Amino acid sequence: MSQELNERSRKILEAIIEDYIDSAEPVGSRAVTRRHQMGLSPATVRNVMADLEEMGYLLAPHTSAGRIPTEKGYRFYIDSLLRVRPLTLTERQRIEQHYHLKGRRIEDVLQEAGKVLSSISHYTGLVLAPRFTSTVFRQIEFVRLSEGRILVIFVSESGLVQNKVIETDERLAQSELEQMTNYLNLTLSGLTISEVKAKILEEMRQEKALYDRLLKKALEFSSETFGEEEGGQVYIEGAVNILEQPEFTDIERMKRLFRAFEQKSLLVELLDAAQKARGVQIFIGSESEYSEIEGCSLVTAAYTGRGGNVGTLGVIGPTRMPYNLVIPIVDYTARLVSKVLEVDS
Amino acid sequence: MSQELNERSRKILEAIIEDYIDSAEPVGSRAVTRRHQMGLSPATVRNVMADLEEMGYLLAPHTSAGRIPTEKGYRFYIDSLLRVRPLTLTERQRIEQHYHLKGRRIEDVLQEAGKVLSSISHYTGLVLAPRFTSTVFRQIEFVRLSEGRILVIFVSESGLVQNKVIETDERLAQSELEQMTNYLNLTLSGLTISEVKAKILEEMRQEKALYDRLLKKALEFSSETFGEEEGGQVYIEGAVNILEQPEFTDIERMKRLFRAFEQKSLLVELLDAAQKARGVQIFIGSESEYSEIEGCSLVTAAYTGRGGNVGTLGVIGPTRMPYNLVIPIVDYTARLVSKVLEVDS
DNA sequence: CGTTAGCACTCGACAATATGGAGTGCTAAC
DNA sequence: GTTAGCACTCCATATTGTCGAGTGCTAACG
Repeated sequence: MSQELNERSRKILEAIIEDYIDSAEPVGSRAVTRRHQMGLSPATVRNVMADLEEMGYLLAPHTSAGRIPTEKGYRFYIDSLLRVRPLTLTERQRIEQHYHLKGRRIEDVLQEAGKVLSSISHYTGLVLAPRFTSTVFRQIEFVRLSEGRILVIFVSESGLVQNKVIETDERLAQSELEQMTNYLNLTLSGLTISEVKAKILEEMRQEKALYDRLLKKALEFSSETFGEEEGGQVYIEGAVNILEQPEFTDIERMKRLFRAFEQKSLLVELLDAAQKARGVQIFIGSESEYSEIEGCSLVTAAYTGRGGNVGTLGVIGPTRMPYNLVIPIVDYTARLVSKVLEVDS
Repeated sequence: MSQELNERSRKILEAIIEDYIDSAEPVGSRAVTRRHQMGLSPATVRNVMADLEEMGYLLAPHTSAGRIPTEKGYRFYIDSLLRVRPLTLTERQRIEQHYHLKGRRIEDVLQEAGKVLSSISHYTGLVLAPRFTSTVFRQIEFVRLSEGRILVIFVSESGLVQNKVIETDERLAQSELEQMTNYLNLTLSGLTISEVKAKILEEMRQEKALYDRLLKKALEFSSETFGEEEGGQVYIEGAVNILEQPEFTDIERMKRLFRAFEQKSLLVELLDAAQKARGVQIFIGSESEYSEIEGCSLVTAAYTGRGGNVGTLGVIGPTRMPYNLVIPIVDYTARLVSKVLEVDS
């Protein structure tokens, strides 16, 4: 049964999937022969289609409708049939022009990337910001906010700024804070956050009977600052775009998806998983056990900073998606963002 | 024609509006007499309803349906009929419990406020963050990112952190940056941003033939930093909540609203306008000429910081909204946020 | 033996039609 | 001024019929 597909079946499967991507409607045998003249009669195509259905690549919504691809069908299409179309010059330019602005903060670059992805693909753009822990320490500042509340500002090598409020009983003058700042900046500069954590722990252990109150406090503070794992920040841009797709006339489905957007954690997980890989990756809806994004696909690519892959960006849309267009868009954007980040740091 | 409404008409109008808020369906004369026994027959109520329709408070979607309130009806209801129900103790506690966490950044407090607003009201929570310009300067820091790119970090009195990248041809050592920092922190501390701007301009003019290169550079930088008006940051929480409302089964309408959410500028405008007022304000949909939020209402209240009203928060939902519940929620949240911010600073 | 024409059949989409119920406005009586 | 009664309107819903697209099967064909 599950033998290889011969050339003809593959051609027909490809035709059906591409027609379906275009039209969002079940594709009949007739339509296949008409739009892609391949010297076959509808009847023959029907036979092949029946086989493809048997093998699980296609699915008929009801007896007398055409066929639509199953996820297995899409998967096969993506892995074996798809030929991506390289971007034209104007397309590349259209993407590029958004990155020429000077003096951009990283956050702005990432958000802009999301917007561009969404506006060019007509789906929803996703960008997972670099993990706090994967960045390199550059500078720390303490600002006394009020009695017992101190604002910690932390700048990474690449210019990401994080801040956090910590509380303390101790009364510290601004000048004392400055001393602490100097000490920490000297000690920690150039380390990754993971290394920073380790270093702090080590210092704290080593100097158990800490003679210097300020030093002790400084270590405590930074321990508190770097202790918690930040849940990755994710930019979701153009969420409404996706609603233009006919699959989202189903309101319930739409709500599920938007709940997932609002919660973010699911997307973070998916994007995080995709970060390890090289090149463009494609998740198909329920391959990922999350019912919220049923019927959707993610096309993602990691972008690089100083320390290899630091974040992920991509597009989410219906599984019925022109992958041959979206893939190069995502790919190119990832390269572009990588370039911008690398130049910056 | 447009004479005063007598007691009876007002009672009936109130009953209709409240029933409609409950049911989201046109209210008939029968229903009014049944649910609020007021010693009148349906026929009499019908007569009154006809009058109310004539006067523009009600509207019949079609010949043989009940009546629904017009915007004029809602407006009258809100201004003259509504009695808000004070929050119960448990409700207050339910709101409060989200603000007990220590060591919160302002951004977190505001976002949390939005979430609470949305989850308690079942609509969408909105919070307009304090305007950059309305905050008080506390501290500035420069961090050299790379050749010619400098990260400026600015902390307001209340602990808001903003950052920005500026570019320069000049090569500046970190030590020089520190000098600049000291100078600016000394000069500008305690001023509002508007005052900071003025001050910088003045200094620049006064010391036209600036002897000190660094000082000049410092002023230039801060001028660049504070020059641009930041578009107010707005938190939109629980946008999906609003979709549970029956008025948003209309997909087109929903899309319009979500586009407005995505764009934010419209909301910023509305919230900004509401910031001047004291107490709870209510905008009714098309009173505001923006078709995107047609059929929606905003219930807002300004919250205060050090300098009077610094931001606005509220709820957006369908005009058919239980104002008597939502108003105290918004009111109480605004007070709470104000308290948190004032304590902090 | 693979391919194709022909045909009966299935099913959804859509329009036309009927039915019921909720609610109204009007009129006449109280 | 209030109310019962009644004819009327209109929507919502279900029912039915029709049309077209598409299928699977079978038999014929090269």
